[in-house]
Amino acid sequence: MLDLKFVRDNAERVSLMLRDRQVDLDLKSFLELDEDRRSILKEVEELKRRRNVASEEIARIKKEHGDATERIGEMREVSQQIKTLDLQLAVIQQSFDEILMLIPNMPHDSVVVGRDERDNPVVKVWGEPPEFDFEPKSHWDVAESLGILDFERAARMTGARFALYWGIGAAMERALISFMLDLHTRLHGYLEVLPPFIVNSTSLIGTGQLPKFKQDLFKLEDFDYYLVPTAEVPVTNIHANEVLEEDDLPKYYTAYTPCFRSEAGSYGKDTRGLIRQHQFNKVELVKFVKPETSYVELENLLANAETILQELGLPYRVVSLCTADLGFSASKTYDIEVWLPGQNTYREISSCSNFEDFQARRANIRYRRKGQSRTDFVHTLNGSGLAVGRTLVAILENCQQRDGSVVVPRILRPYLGNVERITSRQQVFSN
RNA sequence: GGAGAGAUGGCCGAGUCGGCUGAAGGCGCUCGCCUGCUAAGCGAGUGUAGGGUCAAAAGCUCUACCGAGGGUUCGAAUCCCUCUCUCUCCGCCA
Repeated sequence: MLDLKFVRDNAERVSLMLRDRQVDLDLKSFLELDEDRRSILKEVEELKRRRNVASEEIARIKKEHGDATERIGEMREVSQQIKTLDLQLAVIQQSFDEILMLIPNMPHDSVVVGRDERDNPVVKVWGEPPEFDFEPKSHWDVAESLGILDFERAARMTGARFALYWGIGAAMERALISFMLDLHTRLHGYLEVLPPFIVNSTSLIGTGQLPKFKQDLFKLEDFDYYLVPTAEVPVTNIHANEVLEEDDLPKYYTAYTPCFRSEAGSYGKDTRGLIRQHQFNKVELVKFVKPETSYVELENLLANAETILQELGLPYRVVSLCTADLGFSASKTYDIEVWLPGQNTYREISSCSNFEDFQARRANIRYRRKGQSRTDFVHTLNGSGLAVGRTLVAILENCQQRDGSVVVPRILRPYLGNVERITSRQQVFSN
C-alpha cells in the first residue's frame, strides 16, 4: 500500500495515477474519511488521557483510604463515551483500511502512460525466429503426436486447463526446473528455498493479491488457506514483520513452486495447450534490496531471467508495461515474451517487477541502516525465471523438426541423460 | 484425535490481593569515561505504531501495544470467554 502521508500530501498525483491506471476509485471521499477518522481519534484520545489521569487519582485516594465514589461516577460516564467513540472509530477505520488496500502502487517515472497492452514499448529483441521449411505446428500438436502431453485424460480426472505429462515430457519439465534453479543459484547468487505451496490470507494481503484479486485464487474450503498463485507470495513473506540489517541486504532468493490460478474471466482465451493452465510450474526470483538500488536490481533481475532463454537459444523480446497494463502492486514491470512459431507471435514467459516499498509496507518488511535507530521499508522485486510450462511450449515449437521430433537444447541434455532428440514418450535415456 | 504446559521488550526473565509497570533484574547493543592494546570496570542511553504541535526536521506532548480478538471494571500484563501458535506425553501416519 501507499504511505498514508504520501496520499494526503500528494492527492493530485495519486488521482492522476488512478486515471493513468484506469482505476475507478473515489479518492476524495477517502480523504474525507481520513479527516473524520482523525477528528474522532483526537477526541477519543483526549478522553483516554483524562481517564488515565483520573485513574491515578482514584488509586491515590484509595491508598489514603479516602472516598473516590464521585470521581468513579464521573469516570463511568467518560468510559461510556470512550466506548461509543471507539466503536464509531472502528467502523470508519475499517472502511478506511479497505480503501487504502485498494489503492494501487505509483508507477515509476519511466513507465509510459498507455491505454492497453498494445502501448507497451518493446525495449529489446533477442535472437531470430527460426526459419522452417514446413508449416510449424502448435505445441499441443507436437506434444500429442509424441505422446508426451495428455489433455484429455487430465480433463477427465480433474477438468479443463489441466495437463498430464508422460515420459520424457514429464522428465523435461523436471529438467527445466533443475536447470533454472542451478543456473540462478550457481551463476547469479540466489539462495534456493522451497516454501509451502499453501499460504494464508495475511501473506496474500502482504504481496497484494488480496483483498482485490480473490477471484483469481483457489481457496481451501473451511480454512484460511489458499493455493499459491506464485512463489512470490510465500517467498516475499519470508521476511514479513522482520527488521533486517543493512549488511544483510540485498537478499536474493529463488524458488520452484507450482502455481495455481483460477483464471476467472479468461474463459475464451488459450483454451488449447499448455499456455493457460490452472496449475503450472514456475521458478521464481525474489529480491529484498535497499531503496536506492532497486532499479539497478530490477535490470539485473531481468538479465538473470533472460539468461535462461539465451542459454536455451529461444528468441524473445522484452516489453515495459505501460500504466494500463501494470500490475496492482508494481511500480515498474518488464515482461519477457518468447517467440512461439506455432502461434506466430511473442508470448509472455516472465514478468519482472520492482514493487518499491509497496509490498514491504503491507507485509511490514523493514531494515535498519548502519548506526541508525530508525527503520525503513526495504524494496522488494520479483520475476519469473521462468514459467516452466511455457518454456516447454517454446522448446516444442521452436525446436520441432519436419519429422515431428524435437531437438533438445544442448544445455538441457545433461539433465536428460544426454538425449539429443525427442522422438517418442517412452524414449530410453542413452546412458 | 486424546491429555497437559506455555506465549511479556533484540534475547533471557520478574510481575504479589487488578491501581505511577512501557514494564524490575540480567544479557546484548550504542555513546562517553578509564586503560600501553585487549579484557574488565564506571557513567548515560537503548521498542513500535498513530495523533497533536512545527514551514520542515529535531524536540516536546498525547494515545495505543505484555500471542490475537472480545468481556468485566472508574482502572487489566494481571480476572473471565473465544481463537491462534509453541512445547511435552499418548494414539495415528509419509
